[in-house]
Amino acid sequence: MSKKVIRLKDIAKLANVSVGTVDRVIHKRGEVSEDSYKKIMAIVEKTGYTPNLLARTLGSNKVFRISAVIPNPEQDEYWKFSSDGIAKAEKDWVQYSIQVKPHPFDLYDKSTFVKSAKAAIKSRPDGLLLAPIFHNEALEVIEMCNKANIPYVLFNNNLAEAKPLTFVGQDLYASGQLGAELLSLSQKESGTYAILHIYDDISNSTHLSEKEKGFRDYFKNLKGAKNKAIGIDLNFTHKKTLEKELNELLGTPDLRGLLVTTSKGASVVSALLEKHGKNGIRLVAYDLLAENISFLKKGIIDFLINQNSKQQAYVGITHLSNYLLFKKLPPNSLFPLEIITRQNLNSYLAAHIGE
Amino acid sequence: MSKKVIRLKDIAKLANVSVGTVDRVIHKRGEVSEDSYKKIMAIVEKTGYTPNLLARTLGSNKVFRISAVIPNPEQDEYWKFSSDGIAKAEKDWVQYSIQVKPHPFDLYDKSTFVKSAKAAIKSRPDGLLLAPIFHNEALEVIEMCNKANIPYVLFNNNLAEAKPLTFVGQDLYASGQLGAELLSLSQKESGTYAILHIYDDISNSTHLSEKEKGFRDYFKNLKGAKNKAIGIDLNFTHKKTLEKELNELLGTPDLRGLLVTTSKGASVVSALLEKHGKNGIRLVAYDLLAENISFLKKGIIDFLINQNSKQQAYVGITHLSNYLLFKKLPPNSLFPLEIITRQNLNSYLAAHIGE
DNA sequence: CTGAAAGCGCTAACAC
DNA sequence: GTGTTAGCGCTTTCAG
Repeated sequence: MSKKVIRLKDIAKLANVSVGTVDRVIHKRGEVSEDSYKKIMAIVEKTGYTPNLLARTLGSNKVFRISAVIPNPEQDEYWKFSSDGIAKAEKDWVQYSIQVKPHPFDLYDKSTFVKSAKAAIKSRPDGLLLAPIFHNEALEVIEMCNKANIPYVLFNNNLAEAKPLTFVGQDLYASGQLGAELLSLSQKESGTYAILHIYDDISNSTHLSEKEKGFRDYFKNLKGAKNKAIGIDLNFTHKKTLEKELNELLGTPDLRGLLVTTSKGASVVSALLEKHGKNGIRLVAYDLLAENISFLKKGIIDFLINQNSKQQAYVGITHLSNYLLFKKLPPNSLFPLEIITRQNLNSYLAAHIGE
Repeated sequence: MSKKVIRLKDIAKLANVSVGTVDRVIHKRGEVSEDSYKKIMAIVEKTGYTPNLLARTLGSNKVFRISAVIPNPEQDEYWKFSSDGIAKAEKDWVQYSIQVKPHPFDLYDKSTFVKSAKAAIKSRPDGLLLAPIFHNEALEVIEMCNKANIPYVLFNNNLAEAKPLTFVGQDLYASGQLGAELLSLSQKESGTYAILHIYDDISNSTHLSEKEKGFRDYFKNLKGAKNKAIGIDLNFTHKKTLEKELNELLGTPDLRGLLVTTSKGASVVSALLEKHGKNGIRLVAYDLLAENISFLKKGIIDFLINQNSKQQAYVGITHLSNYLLFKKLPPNSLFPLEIITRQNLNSYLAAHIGE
């Protein structure tokens, strides 16, 4: 009845070898005869052996170092959450002798991204957590990881060209579809729906266009309605121009809804929409940022889609840790698309407190 | 740079005693002279000694046993998820010598609840995970835990009278409010909204009335609309009567929405509503059960509120394990109220696969 | 009361 | 190639 946990010693006995030999094959350190290797592996498989993590980390005095290349948390609330998630993960794993070192970069400056990543890689960490928000530069960095043989995990957005240990984040196409659904939900009449990308540097942000594809496809496939879906790219730097264009958009007679894909953009649009008057124009934005929450409470924003950047970062570190300690390949971690309204907002905020 | 971590051995040397003696005072096991005690305590304070938990659990060969008192997973898909969560948690913790023993009871029979709980307590576990779905009986059980000095964690629903290590679950009042919001969202005209409790034994289910309170308060506080909120308790055992009453309800001329609080009830109501014709009657139910998912996809159910019973159970065991191994008091774990629509459904299903 | 010593399961250095 | 063994930091006998 009491399932006996099997140990290295047990395997050794079963295979008629010493623990040293078993340890060698477990860690693929080589220097083992073909014969023993096979015999031991077979027993390991059959018994479903799992190493005792406590004993392992206690026995080996090795400490694993993980570098995290993420935007400067001071610059942006969204990335502050990521940073918190990393801190929390480190706290959880420090007892297993995992160290995490953040390498922040300037969210609006590609060159610092490359610089931070280079510094991170130069320190020869055992693993890397990377937010590849600059597409071309990220490809460079990944190439360097491959060369240096450093395993890495991507989070926030994926890179089709990369083959990371795993990707942690959301399906952005589905996210765009969800945004469209939330905008059109129970709308009695058809009309115009817009997806807005308001960014400093749009050229590199391929991940936003994934959302747009989902958004457009949703309306394309919507039966029995002739809606118009439009996508608009706006630049954040010229605030005057930005506001003018937005006000024009808000003037569209049959405008039904807006999906704002960037965090900074949401507050601008919200403020303008508030001034302009809701007039039944629905607004959907992303993430539980302070300003977004405030506009949600006021009823200017109707829904938020939560991307849970804190948890993403946390899971990223956890996967890396598990890989380093257990050599366990992490599963792909697609996150759910969380819908936030006024009524379930508090439940999410409370959940974050209890971690 | 590398702050030297101080060990038992270090303290022993500083105090001119043996590690055995230090260990005795650390654990207040007595049998130590006043003199040594003071000397050692002083050093412990001064150095800020923290025991190495890995070594601690490895050294003491103690096996911790946790009992889980939950409904029979065969009876109900919702509780099957809980059971899965417990299994997963056990798998994660077994290597740290944590054992979990389920004590299932009949979901529809209070007496078996008490019986299972008694058996669980009699086996003198080191901790207990309890789903207190029968109010009065649960109070009894908790009293027994207190007497036997067994720490316990509640999940699924809370008990105001209890003081568990922690509660893992959702705010049911907020849940009722959310249900109400989802039903009335964008409804152009006011009308009747009903919350339905379809259960075998309604008398004891105080947690359902929490939802109802939230539901009613939402409509009470809704400005500029004169809606009628009604609560209906129905018995599942007489299917004929049940269907008759439901059909009557569906005939209500200005019926706008239905919130079904129990999992079994949802499928009955959905089927009837499908036959009757949606006619703009909105339907909100709970949890990602197979039938609910199917009705959501068909558009009969508009929203599901996910309670994530698997994760609840998992977290419950994890908290208990952390407490037993590391003496870490768990935080209160309120879960977010997850909103599921057709568009984000897959993202939740996918997330569950990668766990 | 106190110290010595044998583990806990695993790692890694070192013989053979 | 393989076995042996000394730790990792703490717990827990067991003498004295």
